[in-house]
Amino acid sequence: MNEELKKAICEAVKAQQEGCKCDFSIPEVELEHPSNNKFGDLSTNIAMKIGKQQGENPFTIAENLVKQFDSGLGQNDVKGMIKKIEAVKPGFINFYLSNDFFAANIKEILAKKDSFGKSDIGKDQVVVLDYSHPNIAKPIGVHHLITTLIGESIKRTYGFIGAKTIADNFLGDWGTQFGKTIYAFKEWGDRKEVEKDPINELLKLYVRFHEEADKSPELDEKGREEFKKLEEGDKENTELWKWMREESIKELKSVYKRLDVSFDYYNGEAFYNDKTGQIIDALDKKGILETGEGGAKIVDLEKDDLRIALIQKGDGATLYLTRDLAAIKYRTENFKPTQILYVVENAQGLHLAQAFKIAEMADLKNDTELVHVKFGSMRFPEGRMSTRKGKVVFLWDVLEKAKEKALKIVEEKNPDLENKAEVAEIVGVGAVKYAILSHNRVTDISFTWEKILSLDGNSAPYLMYTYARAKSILRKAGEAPKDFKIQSLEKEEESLLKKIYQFSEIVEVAAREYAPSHIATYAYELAQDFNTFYNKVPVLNADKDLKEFRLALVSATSQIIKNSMNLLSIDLPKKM
RNA sequence: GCCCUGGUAGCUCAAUGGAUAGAGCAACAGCCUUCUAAGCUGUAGGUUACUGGUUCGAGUCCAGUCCAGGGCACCA
Repeated sequence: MNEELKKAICEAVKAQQEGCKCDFSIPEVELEHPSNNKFGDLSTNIAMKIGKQQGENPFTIAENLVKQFDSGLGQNDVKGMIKKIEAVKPGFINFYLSNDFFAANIKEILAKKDSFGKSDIGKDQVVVLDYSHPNIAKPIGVHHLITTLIGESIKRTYGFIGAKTIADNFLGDWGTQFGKTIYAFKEWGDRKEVEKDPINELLKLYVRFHEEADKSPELDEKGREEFKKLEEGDKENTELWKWMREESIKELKSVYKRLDVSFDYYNGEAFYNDKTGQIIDALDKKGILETGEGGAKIVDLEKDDLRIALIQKGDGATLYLTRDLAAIKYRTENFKPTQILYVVENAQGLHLAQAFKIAEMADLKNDTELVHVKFGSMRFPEGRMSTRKGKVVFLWDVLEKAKEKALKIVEEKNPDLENKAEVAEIVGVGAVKYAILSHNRVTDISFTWEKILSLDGNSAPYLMYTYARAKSILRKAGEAPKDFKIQSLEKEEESLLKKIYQFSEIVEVAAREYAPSHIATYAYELAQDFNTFYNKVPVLNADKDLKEFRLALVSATSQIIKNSMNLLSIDLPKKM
């Protein structure tokens, strides 16, 4: 719709241009949805742009363009979709969509169902997504939800617009931390204890290591030594590491299953360990590798305001950055992506900027666009989370509590529901996911139990409830009629129609800005409009013609809520 | 010191440079003999941190100041 209208506006401007024989470049046509209904459904500021360029009164230009439209519109695709066009005060041109347009939109939704809103605007893109990337040998914390859920949602959204997506989980399965855990295990660990509850026991050891290291700093050196041995292929350490990794992945996969998140690859840091040598060679060949303090290998990026990047430690061990560079090279060569998206917290901005810069300097990335999709950190109101200090909330616990709380409410509100536990799982987990996904990605999230477990107001259960109400009407009505006519509209119906047709645009915006929160906000507004409609406008008791239209409207609304929630990977119960 | 993010109602947060800055929570007043009250309607709550600039138009862009969080060589 928007593209067609933009084209039509362009044509009108051209006609105008010829009419007055003036020569000016045509500015890009922008369309927006005015916040106030009295300014129509779509609005363009083109007349103000031209007015500025030509030094003419924008309102006059707008009026002329409207005349142009009234005479010339018939020739193109927009015919019938627009009910009214008007020029307004400073120079806006406002378009009012016709009931035929809305009706066609509803019919399309009912026909395409789950596929409605899909497009091919991303068909030329191959997008590698790097998200979740938890550390193994530690339980996954709530704060991992941000990267995990945003990544999953971006993946789904890009798939929806026709791009090829590759989800690659860059597990934190390599690095000095394993030296520390291995040291701690050898020193204080007990194999049988660990086998009973692997992740939690390993975490305890890791936390203890840091406690002891605070008292005797020489422990850090021990940790580094153990890691060095691991990197050199020491048999005992390799065996321990493999075991820790396996146990961790087992547990991780059960969390991902519960969250409905999936990956195409689990190429963790260890995967790139034998690929770091060629990176160091490549940097050396390019002449950008220098030797720094203590024999460490560095790349000096001071002139780009990116400090000094450490490529190899003084003892020869590699670093996260080196493995990240190896990953850029590997992914570029194997997946030939148009872009690699790193869903990584804000605090790693410098690290990634260094990686991107070096990849460019050393020709490791071809034409691939490297994007840091940054997000704010999750903090307690009183300060930051820290796994090593034991100041974390584990994700599994949050999901359990959410489910528990949801179950209590289900029992209270709807004691006759047959599958209460199942619904409670959907409601609880969905609420947690929505709390993260509806939040603007860039700003910090302050963690409170109250907020993450919130089940009313702007929350997933609100959307689920709305969906369940709509489904309930449809069940009672039997099959939804395929044909209907729109005669006059109640204002609640109008608001709904106007919200519904914007779905595809929102998907595009969410994809372009890597921001699932736009979809969440949109779905919430849609649900609000539906609930208002639900309370004021009878459906099942309406006269036949009206009833058919309203059923179609209810059906379309529930479909759009479902499609939105699919993109957020949030499940919906049919009853609650 | 340098660099990166933020600062919007009491709290938590929305708002593709656009017209009267919106929700939720909390508070108050209403609405269940009609399709699920996990809902709906209404009231109250704002100098968008501050100062200047660009623009027909700024919460949004630019500069400076203040505040908060983060980063800056052997962690990831």
